[in-house]
Amino acid sequence: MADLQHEPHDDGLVLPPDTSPLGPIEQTPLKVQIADRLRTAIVTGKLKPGAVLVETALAERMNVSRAPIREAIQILENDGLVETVAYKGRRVKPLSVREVSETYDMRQIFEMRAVRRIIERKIPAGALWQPCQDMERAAQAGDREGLVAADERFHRMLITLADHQLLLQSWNSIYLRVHQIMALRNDRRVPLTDIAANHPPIIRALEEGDMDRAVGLIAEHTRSLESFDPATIAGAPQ
Amino acid sequence: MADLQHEPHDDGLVLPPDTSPLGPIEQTPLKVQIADRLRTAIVTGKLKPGAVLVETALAERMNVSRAPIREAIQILENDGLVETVAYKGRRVKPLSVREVSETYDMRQIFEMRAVRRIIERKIPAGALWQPCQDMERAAQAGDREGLVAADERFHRMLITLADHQLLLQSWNSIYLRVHQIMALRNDRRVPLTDIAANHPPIIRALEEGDMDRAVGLIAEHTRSLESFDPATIAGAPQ
DNA sequence: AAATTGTCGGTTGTCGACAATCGACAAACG
DNA sequence: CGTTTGTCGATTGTCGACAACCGACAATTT
Repeated sequence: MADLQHEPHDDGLVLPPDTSPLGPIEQTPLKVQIADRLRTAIVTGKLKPGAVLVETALAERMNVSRAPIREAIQILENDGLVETVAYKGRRVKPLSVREVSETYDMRQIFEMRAVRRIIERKIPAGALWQPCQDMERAAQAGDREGLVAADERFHRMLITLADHQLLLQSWNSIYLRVHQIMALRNDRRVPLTDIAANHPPIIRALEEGDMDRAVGLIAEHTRSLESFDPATIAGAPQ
Repeated sequence: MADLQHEPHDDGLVLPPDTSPLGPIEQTPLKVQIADRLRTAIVTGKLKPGAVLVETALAERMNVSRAPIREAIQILENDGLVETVAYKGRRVKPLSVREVSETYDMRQIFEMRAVRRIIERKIPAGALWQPCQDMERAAQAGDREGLVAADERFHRMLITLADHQLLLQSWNSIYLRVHQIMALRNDRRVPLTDIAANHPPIIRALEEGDMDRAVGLIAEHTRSLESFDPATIAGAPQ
């Protein structure tokens, strides 16, 4: 497997800690805990695209057998974050320029549909003001992390309001990659206030039931973050 | 696990055969073969919603250990066809009316987006005529299965032309459930010719680059098959 | 030197056995 | 009789060991 990875960034890696509140009592299966930890490590950029996941190594580090590690990795494979080559190895799925673009495109599809449903069904959109205000506050405080978190709450709330389980599920899956992409390109150029300013008009259009304007605004907003530097997300080749 | 299933439709079940062409030579992992067979059984209705999947039983029937069975079932879980309750059991995911509706809604989202992309990028849509003609031939011959197969080829081709890997992947996942739903409600009422007649106008609109008409037609077409009888898809309660 | 073959380390695939957990029922107790 | 407790069967969760497979390199042959 040595030739799947090009730089042995194997050493300094610290996986997210097991943050169980009380310690010995654990009722969620190991595989789920492990999957959560690995997923967090991937979407936060601690495990970069191309990083190799060796079952035996992970098992030894986490003091468990290979079985739960295997299942955890397979869960991540379902999320599309990891790919497996039989008898060769497993690695964090490299991100191509195309995949990044397609990921944002899917996000746009989902959010546009959510907007359509909210207006069609006349669903009250007032719950969106809360994360929107959080964003403004974070923007003024220069709290980039807080802003990103509030932004995600806004978009998740948007999808949730649409009351469409499959849509929410698909959006969640896509948003994992959005997370990962944002973590990899540490892009500090986009002004905070610009992002925050996009949301209030969307809410207003939703509340006024103006379908065309709402859909146009969300389409524009979800397209605005597509640009990125390919070099920052380069994983292993091919 | 006896109380998750209400009728023991365990006996007469015959899983799809292992159709390896030459026999002894097998290079695809067992888990993949098993997953394929089980998936086929589910989407063709041989394994109905609510049917219980017991690892030991399947392992014994297929003459393998529990490990590949486990992984196969987990793959199906990723496809959304199976659900697992830890330490209790696994079963084919019951289909609610809501899920069926949402499934068709997702399909509509995806196909509408495909149509948009094809027109935006001026992609030639001539490849759609082939399955379309197949459908007409099958319709006139009264070959319902052939028509359904050609219909799927038409829609898959539509998505493929859009040249969007994530979209294709998501569509495939959703279409698994469409398959399953169609297999469960053996609805022979919809006239064959009606379905076949829908496609040519769509292709023409695509070739003429008429965005509004094409999107409207595909939206109407993908909505037309939503009605169904809840009783035919009832699985285990809750 | 070039091509073929053999061998080896590394990784996942598969296996059989045991532990953990849950639900239901029986048993004991008030 | 009602409630609690214990036990049991069923099922998945986890484990350690071995087999299958791939890639690369050395050994051998021509």
